[in-house]
Amino acid sequence: MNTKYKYVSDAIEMDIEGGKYAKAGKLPTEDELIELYQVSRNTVRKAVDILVNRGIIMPIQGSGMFLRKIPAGGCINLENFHGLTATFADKITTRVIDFKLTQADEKLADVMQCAVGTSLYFVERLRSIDGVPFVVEYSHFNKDVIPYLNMEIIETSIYRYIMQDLKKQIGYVDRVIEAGRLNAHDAELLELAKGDPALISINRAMLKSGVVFDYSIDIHNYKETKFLKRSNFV
Amino acid sequence: MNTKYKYVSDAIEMDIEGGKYAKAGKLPTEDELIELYQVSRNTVRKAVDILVNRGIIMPIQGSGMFLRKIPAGGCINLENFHGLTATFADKITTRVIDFKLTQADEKLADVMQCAVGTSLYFVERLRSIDGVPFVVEYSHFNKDVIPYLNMEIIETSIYRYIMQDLKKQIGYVDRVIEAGRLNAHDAELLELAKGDPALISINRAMLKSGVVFDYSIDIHNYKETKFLKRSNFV
DNA sequence: TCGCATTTGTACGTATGTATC
DNA sequence: GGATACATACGTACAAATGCG
Repeated sequence: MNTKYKYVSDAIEMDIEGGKYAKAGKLPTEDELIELYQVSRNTVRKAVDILVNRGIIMPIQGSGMFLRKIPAGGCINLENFHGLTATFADKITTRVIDFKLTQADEKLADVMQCAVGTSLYFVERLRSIDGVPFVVEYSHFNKDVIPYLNMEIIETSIYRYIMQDLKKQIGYVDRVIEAGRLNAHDAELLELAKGDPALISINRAMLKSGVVFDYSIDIHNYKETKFLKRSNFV
Repeated sequence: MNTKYKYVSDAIEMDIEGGKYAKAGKLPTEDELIELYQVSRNTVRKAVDILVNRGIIMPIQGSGMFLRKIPAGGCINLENFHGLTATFADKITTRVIDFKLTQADEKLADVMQCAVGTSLYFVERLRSIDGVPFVVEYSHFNKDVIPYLNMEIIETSIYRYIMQDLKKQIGYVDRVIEAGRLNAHDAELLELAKGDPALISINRAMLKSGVVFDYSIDIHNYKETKFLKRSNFV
C-alpha cells in the first residue's frame, strides 16, 4: 500500500541527505515540487508536512521551505523511528547478552496490554557504535505479534524485520526519558563506573492497529548519547 | 489571525481534558465532528492532526480515534510547548537568581544567529513545583526581539508574554537532551549533592519568521523529571 | 512607502480506497 | 457482504507574509 505522499516525502528527504539543496539552504517551491513529481498541491504539502514534523525543514510563509541545520555531534532524533539504526546505520555492532522466551507477569501485562502469561521474547543487548558501548537494551516482544525471532534478527534490527518481513506497520511509540544511576551490571557493560549517571529511555511500541508489541528499557551511555527533539507550533 | 482548525483542535482538546470522552475512550467520528463544528472534513482532519502529533489521540482506520492513555507520574510532554507551564500550571514557583543585560559573545552569537555584541537578557531562575526544586534555567533572550523584560514577567512565563503581549508567534524549538553531573552551584539550588546525575535540556527557540529569540540551558532535578515523547509513523 | 509578484497557509468540495466491525 | 470510519488524492479559491522594485 504505497502512497504518493510517502514516495514524494522519501524522495525529497533523500535529495536533502544527498546534499542537493544544501547550497540553496531551501527546498524548491511547492509549485516546482508539483511539477517535479506530477502530483497535486495537497499531496506535496502532505509530503512536506512529514518532513516538517520530523524537524527536517522549516517552512516560512512568503519565503520558502528552509533546511534546519543539523546540530553538532550525532544526536538521536526522537522523531526518527528507532533512532539508533536510523542515525548510525552501519556503525552499530550488537552483542546479545540474553535471549529467551518468557511469560508476561502482571506488570508487563499491564504496560503491554496483554493477558498475564502471554508468551514474550526477552532480549538483552549491548549495542556499540564504532566500538564504543552505547546502550544496554532490555526488550520484551509479544510473541502473538512476532511469532519468531532468531539470533540473526536480534543482532541486526528487529524493527526492520517486523516491517519488511512480517509486513506489519508500526504506528505509535511512547517514550519516557529520565536520568538515573548505573547499577553494577550496566556499568560493566558500558565500561563506566557503578553509580555514574545514566540516560534512560523506556519505550512502548504499537502497530497501526494499536497492539503493543514491544516494551523496552534502554540504558544509555551518558557520555555518548544526546537526544534531539524538534517541535513546530501552530 | 485565528484559524478554524486551531479553534476546533483546542475545543476538542478541552473536551478531552474535561473528561467528556473518557468513558468512550474515543472521539466522535469525523462526520460527527463536521456536524458539531460546522466545518469541512479537511478542517476536522487538520484539527485532529494536531492532537495526533501531540500524542493525545491515536486514530485507527476503520475503528475510530482513541485517546492515548496518560502515563503515570507527571511527565513533561515534549510536544507541549514550553513543557513546564503547560504541564504544571499553577503549582510552579519561580525564584530569580540572576537577571541582567549582557552582550552576545562569539559562541552565543553563533547559536542564536545574531551578531557578536547583540544585547541579550540573561536570566537564571530556579523553578519549583509544590515547593520541590525542579529545574535551574539559564536563559538568553535576544533584546531585538524582546525589547523589555521585568521581574514580574520573568517570575511567571516569558513565553506567554511573548505570545500574548508582544503578539509574536513562536514557530520552532530545538531541544537537545542529555545526562550529566551536577556542579556544586546547581546541586545546592536543587537540594541535591554535587556529582549527582542531572537531566539536561538545551533549547533554541525561534519565531515563525525563523529568528532565534531564546537559547537556554535547563538543569533538571533527575529525581523529579521525566520527559514524554510520543511519535506516530507513516 | 507603496504596490506587485512570489510563496506558503487556510478552507472548502468531491471522489475513491481500505481497514474494521 | 454491507455498513462504518479513517486514509488518500485530486481540484479550486482566497488569505497572509515576504521580498523586490
